[in-house]
Amino acid sequence: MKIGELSRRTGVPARMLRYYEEQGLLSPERADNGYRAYPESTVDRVRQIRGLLDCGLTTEIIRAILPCLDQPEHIYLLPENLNPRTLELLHHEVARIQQRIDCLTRNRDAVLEYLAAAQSGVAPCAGNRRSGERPAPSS
Amino acid sequence: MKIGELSRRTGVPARMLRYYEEQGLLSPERADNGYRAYPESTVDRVRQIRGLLDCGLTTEIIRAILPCLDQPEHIYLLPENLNPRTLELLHHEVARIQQRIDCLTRNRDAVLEYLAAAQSGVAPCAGNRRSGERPAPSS
DNA sequence: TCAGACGTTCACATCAATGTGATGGCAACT
DNA sequence: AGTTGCCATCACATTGATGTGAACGTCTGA
Repeated sequence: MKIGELSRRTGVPARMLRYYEEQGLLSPERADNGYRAYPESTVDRVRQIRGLLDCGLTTEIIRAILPCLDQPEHIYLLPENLNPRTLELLHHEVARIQQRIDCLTRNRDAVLEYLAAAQSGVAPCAGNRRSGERPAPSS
Repeated sequence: MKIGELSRRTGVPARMLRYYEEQGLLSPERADNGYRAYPESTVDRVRQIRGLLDCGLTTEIIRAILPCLDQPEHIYLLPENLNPRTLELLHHEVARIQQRIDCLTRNRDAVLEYLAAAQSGVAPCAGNRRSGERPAPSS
């Protein structure tokens, strides 16, 4: 698949696909004429990348965790993905991802609570707010 | 509280506190000499902002959801926070936050699975991978 | 009163993720 | 052959969140 088709199928501008390659997130083969040649699986991989970017992860972090996510099974545990430094880094990233999840969850709930109150027409004033409920300390 | 103390107590550079103000996330009073004067509550508010920024939300989105999170209760449901456009926007933001949570959760689990396999020394090759398990379609 | 710490604004720099345009090669079709 | 469309690289612009420094006012303690 050439870059145009990949772009159409993923909705990601060709410019960005070249950028992801520059960042080490994609490694297409090259045809004789120099055109990039992507395998089918790249469609999923690009979606993966987009999802993570949209969550606020950087290309650097994504580069680190990609091997965990989309390698064909038989090269899952290549030695170079297994040294203690890398494992440490991945554990660390999992922790950071978890923090994001927690923060987002708290704030989602806070907004939902607000919306519920607004729609019920009942202002959540001091009187009907249970004591434990502080507005979602974020970090 | 002046900007220096707020900065020390939150760990956020004074430069950034001024920036958040420019973005409408903070609105300190001014003393006679022109110095910014923050109330105690700003410490929490700044932590809130930082948490959300670290989750990948923009100052624009944060500005939209802040009224839900940290207003003193008696001004919770001001009319200007209640028009249908705003409610719509908030519902939309909740949906987007949920998407992020889902994406991060899927990918966290995928990395964890990988780490578990790596540490047990068992490569998750085609044979021991249950059929439903695809590597976390992100978006 | 002077120094030094802290505050102000303004402006320019950086970094990552993108947009956009210039310039040119390759391919397919008329 | 010429046109059209896709591809290539290179380069500069932009946006959002930051860093950094200049130039200047304010407070405070020796």
